[in-house]
Amino acid sequence: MPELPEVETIRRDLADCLVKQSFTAIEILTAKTIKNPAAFFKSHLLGQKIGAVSRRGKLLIISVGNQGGFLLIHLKMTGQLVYQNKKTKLAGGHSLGSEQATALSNKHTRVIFRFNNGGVLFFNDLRRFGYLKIVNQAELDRILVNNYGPEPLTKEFSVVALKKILAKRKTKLKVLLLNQKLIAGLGNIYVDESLFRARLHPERIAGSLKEAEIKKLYLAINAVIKQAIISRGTTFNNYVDSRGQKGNFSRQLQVYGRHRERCLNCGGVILKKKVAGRGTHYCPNCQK
DNA sequence: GTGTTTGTTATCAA
DNA sequence: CTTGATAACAAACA
Repeated sequence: MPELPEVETIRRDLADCLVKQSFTAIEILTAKTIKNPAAFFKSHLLGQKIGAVSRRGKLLIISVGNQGGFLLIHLKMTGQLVYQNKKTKLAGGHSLGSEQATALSNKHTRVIFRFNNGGVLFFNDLRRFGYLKIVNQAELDRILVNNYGPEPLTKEFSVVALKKILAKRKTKLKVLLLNQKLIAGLGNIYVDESLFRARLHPERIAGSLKEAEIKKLYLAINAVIKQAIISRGTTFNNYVDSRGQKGNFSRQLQVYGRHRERCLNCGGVILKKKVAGRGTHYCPNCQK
């Protein structure tokens, strides 16, 4: 379940591998994964060079060519982007790469990109929620303006900004924090973790928070996201980074996935209940 | 066969 | 117009 820290980990790794590389071949194995006509998609990438690899919330943005084109990639729940270096030729004509390739690609591989340095990028997606789409500058601007609030860890996300986001809203904290238009990048795992660290109940009405609580929530979100990026994200089910490796933040989770386990703060019991249709973990004793 | 998993959007209501 | 609530999508697993 890639959220901001997982997508940022992938972004950093792909930037190292892909910047200045050109597309030499594209295989589309699942048509509906691509949100453009296949011919359009291929013709706008083949032979083109990759510029920057950036991110907004959970959306990856890869600039392509010099005509203002962008390849957008959203992993949704089970998307993976796995990169394989140029195959190493062995004596006898066998290549070391082919065995690796079968490990990196699988029956859920939807798209394969090849690059002029011999590198290969696999887009795998078990549940087929993820998508790839080519857009121009105007379309990209519209998407970013309409769909994404401030990013944690940036100056746009301040205590004052959070206070305005929360003000007068009658929705529950859990729901508000999952809304990408209000704050970009949080998903189910990091919302539960942030609320636990801020000692706030997921069903608190957003507009009811006091100044001190707003500040605690602000600090908790930033601390959780920052540490999760350092740990290269969380693997709960499906997530792997661009090297096919799991994230290390799983070991630092304090509430997510700990239903009926002991609260690390008070020793009570962690509960799990549905809030707005999402599995929500919290300590009823610590979080008010 | 049933319930559960989640990021995002569509849809409807107020 | 804004806000809120809910269902729907997709596929695998216990």
